Amino acid sequence: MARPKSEDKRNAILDAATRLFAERGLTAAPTSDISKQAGIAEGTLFTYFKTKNDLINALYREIKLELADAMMSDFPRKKNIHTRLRHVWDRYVNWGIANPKQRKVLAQLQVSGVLTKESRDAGSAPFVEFQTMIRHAIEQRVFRNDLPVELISKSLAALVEATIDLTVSNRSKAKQYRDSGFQMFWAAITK
Amino acid sequence: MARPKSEDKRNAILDAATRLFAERGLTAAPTSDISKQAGIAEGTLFTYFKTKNDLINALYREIKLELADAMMSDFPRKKNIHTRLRHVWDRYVNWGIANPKQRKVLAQLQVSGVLTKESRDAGSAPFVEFQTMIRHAIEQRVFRNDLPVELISKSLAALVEATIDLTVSNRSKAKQYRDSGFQMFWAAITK
DNA sequence: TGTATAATTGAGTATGCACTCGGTAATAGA
DNA sequence: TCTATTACCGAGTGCATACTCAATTATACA
Repeated sequence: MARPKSEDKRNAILDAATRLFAERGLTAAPTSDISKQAGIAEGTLFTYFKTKNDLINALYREIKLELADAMMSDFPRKKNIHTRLRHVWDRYVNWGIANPKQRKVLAQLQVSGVLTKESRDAGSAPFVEFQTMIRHAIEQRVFRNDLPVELISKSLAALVEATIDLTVSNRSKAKQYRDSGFQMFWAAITK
Repeated sequence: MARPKSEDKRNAILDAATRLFAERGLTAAPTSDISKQAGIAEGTLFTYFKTKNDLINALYREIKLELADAMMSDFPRKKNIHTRLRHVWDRYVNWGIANPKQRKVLAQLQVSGVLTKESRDAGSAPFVEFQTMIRHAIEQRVFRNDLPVELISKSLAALVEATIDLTVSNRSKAKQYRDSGFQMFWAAITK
């Protein structure tokens, strides 16, 4: 029996933080501005997140979850590995193009040193199915069997990021970049 | 006729900044601490760099220059493209492993939004010879000719970074990762 | 409808930090 | 050696900002 917290307000805070972090950077975006953008009083922000650091860590998890959802929804579990990888590839690229702010914030968070180990772990949890898929593919000799799993998944992420960067600076070639990028990736990992 | 600035002090400031930025992040490293680490008074820092932002931009150029030096020294201009690329690859990977702090700082700077356009341009200037090499290779049909130059150079950087990350977390497999990484890259770009 | 509980507010506080400035020390050139 | 110039010093200043708190408001439940 009390007054409940509002999911809407929480989301408004996270949205405002995303916008401001993307535009100005983590530390140049004060909590006063975030609150203002979110349409709440500054004090209220601290009932939803104990500290600014908590807010940052929560935002990280949220964005990673969104990305995982985008990548894995409608995942064609029954199709062959090439189709499944291509699905993940396309979804990832499209998400990056459609969510430049989230992507920018993520890039900042990953190198900023403010994330707790718990957040990092929570952030990678939604991607276990993807990791498993790669492990199986290696065992079934679809891929070159001398490549470490981590190198493959890191390479996918690295090549996707390169592809998105390029696409953002030249939207008209989106399709070409997405195709070429995947072909490069596929050539890199198969025999 | 006056007292000259000391190159040593300037370097001491840049070194101290590198260490502190890598350990704590750009904004969590106050100028007071940087000065202390550099063995000078705080005021002196501001005779070498007008603002903290100037210091950050100067540091960015410095590190990029170091990296370019490492990559392009002893560059085998007369050898074939495979050998030249492999040279660049190995040098880049080795530099990253040997200079984790510089690498971490670079990663932060590139996404932080504090770099001026001039600094970005100055930072990429030392790499023109590398870009030219790739352009030539495409024209000579050594690579798949449907790949944009930028995708190739970005992919190299992306795969090197992935390779370094892995190596840092498992030093004993350094050689294997470096070889596998390059093989992936080569397979990705050639027909 | 009444009440206990918790959300909400925003002015206030304490801290930290980039940068300044008046005084001092060093050095290049005369 | 003298002097003009500039590096060097570090206490001080003003501003920005994360977080608090006392007063107020909303709401779940009896």
